Formats: sequence, structure tokens, C-alpha cells
Amino acid sequence: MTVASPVFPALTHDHDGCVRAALDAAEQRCGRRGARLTTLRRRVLELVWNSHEPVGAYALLDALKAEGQASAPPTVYRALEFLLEQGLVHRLERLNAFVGCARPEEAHAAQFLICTTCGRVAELDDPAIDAALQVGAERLGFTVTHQTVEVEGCCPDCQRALLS
Amino acid sequence: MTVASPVFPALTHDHDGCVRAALDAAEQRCGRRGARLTTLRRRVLELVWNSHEPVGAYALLDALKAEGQASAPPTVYRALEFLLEQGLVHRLERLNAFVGCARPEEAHAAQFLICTTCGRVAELDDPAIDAALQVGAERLGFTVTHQTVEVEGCCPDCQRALLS
DNA sequence: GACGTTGCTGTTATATTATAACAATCCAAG
DNA sequence: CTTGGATTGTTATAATATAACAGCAACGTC
Repeated sequence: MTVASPVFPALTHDHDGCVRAALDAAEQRCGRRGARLTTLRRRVLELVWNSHEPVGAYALLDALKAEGQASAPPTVYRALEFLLEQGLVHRLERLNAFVGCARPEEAHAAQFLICTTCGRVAELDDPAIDAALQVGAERLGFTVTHQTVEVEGCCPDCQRALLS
Repeated sequence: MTVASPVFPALTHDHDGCVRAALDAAEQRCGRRGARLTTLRRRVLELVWNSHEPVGAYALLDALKAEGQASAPPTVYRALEFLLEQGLVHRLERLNAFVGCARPEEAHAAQFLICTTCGRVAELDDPAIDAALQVGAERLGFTVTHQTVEVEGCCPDCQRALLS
């Protein structure tokens, strides 16, 4: 079986396993932290994980409505806010969209690679990038509280596809 | 006289000089590139430069209206699009707002330090950060076309102010 | 188990940011 | 001068996000 990848997932990977793993990790993390992963929140997390592409809030809203869940924008935004707080999803600022967090276990300053060809996103957690940022900021006496690092470009799969 | 700073400008710096320098650089750059820095575009650039804080598109729109310029959202967004293309302003994704480019002369991958206390923004052009990103991306076979690096935190001035 | 408190969800309304589409105008090149 | 392309004006609307309040469910305390 193919395992969920921390970078660009294989085009044919066990995505159901991917989602299950994410939901299990979420249950555990919320349990430990005394946070309530309600049915709605769990469902939104699952919807976010349904692809490795970022999902917009209104796409999630439509999905909820489609399955009969009474929903309006705040329904989705509140669930997302919770999931962000718990470190279970990330927000991509350039896209106004959300992806599941690849490493909900540990605290981390994430960086994202966004393939503008296929739309997939890979989450990096590269300490070297983080360090370079900290150093650059410190040199100006600036104290960092949060980083947004989003890199656009072309993923390996799409580069191969474009050559052939 | 205090000179325009590439990082956080002194609280009392020659801001008029700052703006004039930016407009002059813009004229030159557009001249060289055969781009038309029209009255409207020049005026929008000037409004962006009126502070070192990021400005939203609708704030610019209000400013234009206030001075009698017939304006609607497309007026401002089109001017901003032009200025972005020419490398004269940057867009801050986290804030949906715009700042003047500190180094319109040269091509560069910019990083931004956003002070969440005073709202000012400093533009970095730190090759080490750029390099770390390139390396991290290459390691996955990812080709970078654009970077968004926005760091939130507390600037030196505000740290001092908070201590006293 | 009743009760109050807290947090979660539903609902309506609205704010904020951004773009589509087409008409009018300007301007530079021939 | 006129013609073609770029720029601006104008109207309408799309897409993203939040405020405010009401109802309800879960949780601890007695």
C-alpha cells in the first residue's frame, strides 16, 4: 500500500487511509487538549482532507449543504477557526483557501509549495527556512510571532508531464 | 536630514523625500520599460506611499474620491495591477493591502516584516531567506516561480515602547 | 435529576474585497 | 487626420468574511 506522503502525494495513493489518519490524529490531539471535535467540526475537517488541493470556505459550505446540513457562512468559518486553532488545518493566504495539516502532532512553522499547474499543495516544515527567517528578522530587532511562507511554482509530476 | 530607510523608517524621517524618491524612481523605471505612468497611476502610487503602512484598495478609492477623481473599484484595482506589474508596489496577502516597493530599481524576491502593534511594514530582500527557500523547494524537485513571505511580529520601536 | 453556566450552532443581515463586461476617451504612430 | 490599441469610466455582480443575536446542547455543581 502507498503511504500518505509529507510532500506531493503520489497520484495514486491510499487517500482513504490519508483521511482516516488525519481524523484519528485530530481526535487524539483534541482529546489531549480538552478541545471538542464535534460532529460538524469533524465533518468539515474530513471535507478539507478530501483532496490535497486547497478548498475554499464556500466550497465547503456547498458540500455541507449538499448533504443536508443546515449551513450558512458562519457555520463553516467557525469550524475552520477551531481547526486552525487546533493546528489541524492551515490557511493559504494567497488562495483564500484551506488544507489539512500534514503534521498535526507537533508544533511547527510551515511553508507551502503550491503547484500552479495541478493545484496541489505540499507542506514543508523546513527548519532551515524557518532559521533563515528568524535570523533575518532578528538582525533588525524584529520579534517573530507568525510566518506566512507560500511558494508558487511547478511540482515534479507536472514538470514531467509538460516534457512529454 | 533623516534618510528613507530600507527597514523600519525612523518615526520622524523625511517622508516627503521618501515619496518624491519613490515617484522619481517610478518615472525612470517606466520610462526605461516603455510603460505609461499616467496621472492616475502616478497618483495611486503616491497615495500608497503616503504611509509606510499597507493600504487597502478601498482606502485608496476613498482617497481618490475625496479629491474629486471619478472612481470606482476597477479604477484602483487596475492602477494597482499596473504598479504591481512594474514592480512599484507589493501586495501583502495576509492583509489584502499594498505597500510601495522599497527597491524598485532591481528585481528581487521580497520578504515582509509586519508589525502587528504599529502596523508598519518593512521590506526585506534577504538573499539567505530566498536561498533557503530555493533549496527546500529543489530538494522536492519543485520549481519556484513566485514567493510570498510575510512575517508577523513586533518591530524594535514597539518592543521598546512596550517595555517603558 | 434540576439548575445554571458555558460553549456550540442556526439564522439573518451585512461588510469587505475583487472582477466582469461594455462604453467612452485618449494618445501615439502612420 | 485617422485609425488602432491602451486607458479610463460606469454599472453590475461575484467572492470572501464577519457581526449580532437567538436557541440549544453539554457539563459541572448541588
